[in-house]
Amino acid sequence: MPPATIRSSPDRLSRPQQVAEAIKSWVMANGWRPGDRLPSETELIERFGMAKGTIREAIRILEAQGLVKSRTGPGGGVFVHQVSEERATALLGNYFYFQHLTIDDIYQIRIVLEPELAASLAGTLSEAQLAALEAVMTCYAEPARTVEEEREQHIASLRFHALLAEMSGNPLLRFLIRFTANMLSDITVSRGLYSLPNRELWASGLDYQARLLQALREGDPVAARRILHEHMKNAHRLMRLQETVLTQRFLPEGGII
Amino acid sequence: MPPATIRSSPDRLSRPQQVAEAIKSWVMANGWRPGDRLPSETELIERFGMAKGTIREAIRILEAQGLVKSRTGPGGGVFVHQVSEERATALLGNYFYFQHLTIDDIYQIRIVLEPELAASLAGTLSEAQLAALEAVMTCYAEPARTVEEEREQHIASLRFHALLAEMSGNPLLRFLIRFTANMLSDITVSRGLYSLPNRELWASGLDYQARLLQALREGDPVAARRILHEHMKNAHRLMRLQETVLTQRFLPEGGII
DNA sequence: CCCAATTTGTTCGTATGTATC
DNA sequence: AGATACATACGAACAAATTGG
Repeated sequence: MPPATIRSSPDRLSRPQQVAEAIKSWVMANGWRPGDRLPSETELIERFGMAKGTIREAIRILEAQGLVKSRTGPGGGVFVHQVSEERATALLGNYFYFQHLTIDDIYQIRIVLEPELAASLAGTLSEAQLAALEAVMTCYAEPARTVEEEREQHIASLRFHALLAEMSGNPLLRFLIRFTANMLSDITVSRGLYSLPNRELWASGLDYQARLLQALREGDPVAARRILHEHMKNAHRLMRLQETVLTQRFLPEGGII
Repeated sequence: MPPATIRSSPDRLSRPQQVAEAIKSWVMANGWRPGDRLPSETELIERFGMAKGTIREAIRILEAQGLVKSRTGPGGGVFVHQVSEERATALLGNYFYFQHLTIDDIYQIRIVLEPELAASLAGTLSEAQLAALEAVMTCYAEPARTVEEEREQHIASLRFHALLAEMSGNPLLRFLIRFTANMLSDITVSRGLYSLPNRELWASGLDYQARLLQALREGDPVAARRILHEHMKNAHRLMRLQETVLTQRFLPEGGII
């Protein structure tokens, strides 16, 4: 039951935007799932009575939102697509590009989310999952000797948190943990913060994660929460220290990205 | 320094997508701010050596992400635009449309974020801000007698939280609080949960918010955090109760949106 | 391997709408 | 009101990609 017509001009949406909205609500109303094929361009042209260019722009709008993907050739067409986490992260990142996020802002969130994640996972992980976490930890069993190693360890420690998040049954928590870690990574990389070898951060991080694993294995949510809370507070403190040192040395003024 | 050419075809991005990416990184590299004007369509056509349609699709992609807005007429053109919170909310909402978010998932986040917000605001609010919060509270000073009133109070109580979030200096916290409240609202509305008059939710909510205001005024972050934590736990409990009742009565199966 | 069919992708020319002066 | 400058929309043709014979 495709809509034959479109509201002419109640608001200030351009026609492609109207078409995109129409298609979107049409898909949602029919409960179409990822993989389902939308009508072909030609069909849409007939259905909406609009030019090819207009329809194509509408498709592009939906594609930019990550809601559809299109393929050429026979059996091709436009298909409903599940918005990927990467796409969602990028789109939300655009929003914060214009907001002046600070290290403090991000840690205020991490400092409550990460412990909550740890607590909710305590006692629920399989031995395979715990082993996977331990495997990541081996990446920074030794202190970094070069800037390159420091960088790799930084990435690995972020992967530890990402992996932990992956094990949560809560999609919202999963996304937020990974998103905040990503934002933090973007900021630190853009400011070159990770390039300062920080032995204390390495040592404390390793210790905290080892104790966390034990608490997770023993199924002690209270301990898991406390450990990750301390870990976050400490990481925050050390990063602020680095930030201060760095801004005092190099940067004329604070400024994100 | 506009890019004269574009990478021919390293990955599988369509040309409009490539152009959109090129324009985006070009804007970011030059540090252009909202309000700045991009080159006109004709200029972009010359610059990239592509047809009008291709350029237009690229602009649509950026527009869908909320990064630009275009106006017709003299002095018109395509302008850098700050991604609005509404747009960001909608785009992120698309992601969770495909994830099966439950009431529990959302409350697991709210139950840690809202208390954190309250604690960080304690003692920092002006008398005018406190008065604004009290003003919203008057909307549900009396128990609802009709379904319509129940609905209005539900909205008002969400506005209380949104207003509180607005007062935070942390853009990330602000967004997340409002986003989670929004998602919760979407789910409850789509399931008709708010339509069950719930006198206990009303009474406890009013009491909690009054005590919260007092703690905020007195600058007691510990009390503010504890109060909102209890409030969230209680709201969660009551909503789960409603959900159970409702699904047992009406719904054949669980299913979001 | 090539050829044909199908579907999206791209181009160009032209015309229309809209806001400013 | 008219001229100008800009985005917006249309239509027809052609190009590229993919699939199957």
